[in-house]
Amino acid sequence: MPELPEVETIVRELREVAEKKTISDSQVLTDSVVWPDAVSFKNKIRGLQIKTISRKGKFLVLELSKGMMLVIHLRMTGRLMWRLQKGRDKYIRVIFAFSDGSRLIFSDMRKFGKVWLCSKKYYEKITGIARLGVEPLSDFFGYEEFKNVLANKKGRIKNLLLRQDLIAGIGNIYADEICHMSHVCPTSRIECLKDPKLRDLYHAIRYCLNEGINHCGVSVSDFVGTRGNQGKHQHYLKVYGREGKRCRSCKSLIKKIRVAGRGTYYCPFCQEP
DNA sequence: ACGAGCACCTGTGTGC
DNA sequence: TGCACACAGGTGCTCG
Repeated sequence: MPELPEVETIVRELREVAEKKTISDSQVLTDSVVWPDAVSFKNKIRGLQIKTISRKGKFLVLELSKGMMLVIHLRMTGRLMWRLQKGRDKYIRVIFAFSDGSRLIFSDMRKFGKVWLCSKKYYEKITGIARLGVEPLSDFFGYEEFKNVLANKKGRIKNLLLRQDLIAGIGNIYADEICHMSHVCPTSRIECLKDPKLRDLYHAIRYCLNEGINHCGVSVSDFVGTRGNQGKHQHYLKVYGREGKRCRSCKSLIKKIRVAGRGTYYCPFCQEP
């Protein structure tokens, strides 16, 4: 499940291989994953050059020539592959062919992922992009900005961390890790969190996401890099997926509960409510 | 405004 | 072995 660090990993890999290349053709194998319809998608993308590759929250954003944008969201099982990976041919949804003979393959087992081809003007209106919150790793996201984002907000901390319209890019895995690092119970209410704890939470967001990027993401079930390379951050997770195992800090047993409809892991001692 | 529940999908693991 | 079912969790939607 690609979250901000996983998408950032893909962005960095793609910049190495795909930037400045020209898309000579494309093949849409599953119509429902592309926007607009498959025919105009194919017609409009032919001959366009990739100018820049970047990320917005969990969206991958490719700026193309002629004022066009290619936007990709991997959702849960989406992958971008520079080479076809073993056993994945069943799930190929879109293939981009470049003028130098190389190609980029979008595969997605569960068909939740989406690929948009649109003008710069429409790009701002894509549902999801339009209401995206602040970039947590941006230089402009200081502690004061963090407090502003949470001002007058109510609810469980984990629910708020997962809200893309507040802070962009945090998903289930990093939300649990952020809560553990800041010694906050995921079910605690944000309105009850006061200054020293709130500051811990802010620093944990930046630290956990940066560490994820430094380790090229988490490969627990589906995420791999564009060359099929595994991330390494799963070896550093403190709580996610560790139910019944000992907390690395206090040796208590990690518990699993359900919060915001998601499997949620926490240490009942370190993260006492 | 918040939270719960469903929908979108498909593979995996469990229990009977 | 076969079958039913819960679960995985990002996002958008409805409903109370």
